[in-house]
Amino acid sequence: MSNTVGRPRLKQSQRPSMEAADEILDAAAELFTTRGYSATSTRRIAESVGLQQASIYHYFATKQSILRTLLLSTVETTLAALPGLLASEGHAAARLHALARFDSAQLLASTWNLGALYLLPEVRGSEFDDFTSARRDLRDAYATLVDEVATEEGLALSTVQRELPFRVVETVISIRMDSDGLPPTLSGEIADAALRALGVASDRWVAAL
Amino acid sequence: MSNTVGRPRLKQSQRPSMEAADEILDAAAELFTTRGYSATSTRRIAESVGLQQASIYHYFATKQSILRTLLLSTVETTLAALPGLLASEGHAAARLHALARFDSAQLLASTWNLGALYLLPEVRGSEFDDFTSARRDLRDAYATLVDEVATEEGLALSTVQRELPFRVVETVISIRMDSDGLPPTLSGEIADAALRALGVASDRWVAAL
DNA sequence: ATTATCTATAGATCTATAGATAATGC
DNA sequence: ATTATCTATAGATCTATAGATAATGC
Repeated sequence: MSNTVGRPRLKQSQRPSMEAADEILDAAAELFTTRGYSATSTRRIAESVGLQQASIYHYFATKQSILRTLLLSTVETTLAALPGLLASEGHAAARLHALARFDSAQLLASTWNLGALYLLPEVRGSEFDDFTSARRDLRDAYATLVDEVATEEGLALSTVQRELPFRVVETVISIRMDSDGLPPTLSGEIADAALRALGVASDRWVAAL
Repeated sequence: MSNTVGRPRLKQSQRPSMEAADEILDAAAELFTTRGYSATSTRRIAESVGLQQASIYHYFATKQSILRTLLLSTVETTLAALPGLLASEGHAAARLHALARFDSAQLLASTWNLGALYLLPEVRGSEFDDFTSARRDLRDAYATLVDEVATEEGLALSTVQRELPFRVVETVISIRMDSDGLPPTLSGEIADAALRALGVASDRWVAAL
């Protein structure tokens, strides 16, 4: 079979019109979110893209680095939008609502359910510390806003209640896991629910929309 | 080394005072919830119990059957309690609150965060269909109760809102994943939040406690 | 010379089976 | 005879590296 060696154009991409590295990321996103990280072999990813297993390593040094790239890409956008969202005028409730809305829209926007990557047990290992800390920053931003809301509204919140808005937004991940075909209004409803979890009435945020 | 073969009592259990099968389940529960299913080898489970890798197969035919056993054990209790919870008198809101409280208490009670097993991508495979359908039964019970509440309170709920109480209870899983040392009152607060997500005031359920 | 691909493979797993050994209980 | 354990191993992976080949761009 000496006539099938080495030509770049053998590939016959399954996911055309993308750079190879992006095709690999896209295939890995699908497989990692639906089958898991350890259960997905580099061979399976390559096959999905139309490459040989070893060719993956031209673009990524390790399998881990593929997952790391995907993880960081998901927090990037929201973390970049954060200063703007925190700076806005008016009620803290309106800012919290805006953050929850932006964040849940983000979780809904990706082709694959990338939020599900956060739930992969492998991600809790120290190899992904940079992602874990970026995500903790986001969680802290929620907590800070929640405290502002509590002060403004005169609420006494428990440790658990302080966590709830962030967790309610995360709910989008499991909702996506269990159903296909999502209502497009979801991010607004989730943001409402995130505030309702604190017992804050809607007239505190509707003005800001 | 012919003097170290075959004696039952070589084992030197790391988890004494349990039947071997239970020790295996306990070790697997810890490893599956913290490292994942595919990432956990039968060798690692055996080591954790103080057995040789192959000895696991005296108790479980396959690695999958270990996970299946764990999964079914988690829905069992709540599903058994369901008829009783649904039958009680009074407001539907009180029944929904009671279910949410029972369910979240269940998720909090286990030594290991067994709810995290639901989130393992491997569980979505058809090998675990019996578990998946048992869990859908639970989800349906929530949906039915939510509809009763909506009727009683005259609420018009969207598809997403109908899901929220169930999802808010699931929130316990990710809260447990991120923190050690949980407040014991959590299940009550979660149940409150599950109803608040629907916008139902507390005087609809406090009587039932 | 660099880039994108390929084939081949080393070395390290991993699951499950086969078959031996010893203790226990009839 | 049954139960609980062990050792050894088959066969199937899986990740990553080495080194070849061809196209592209200087």
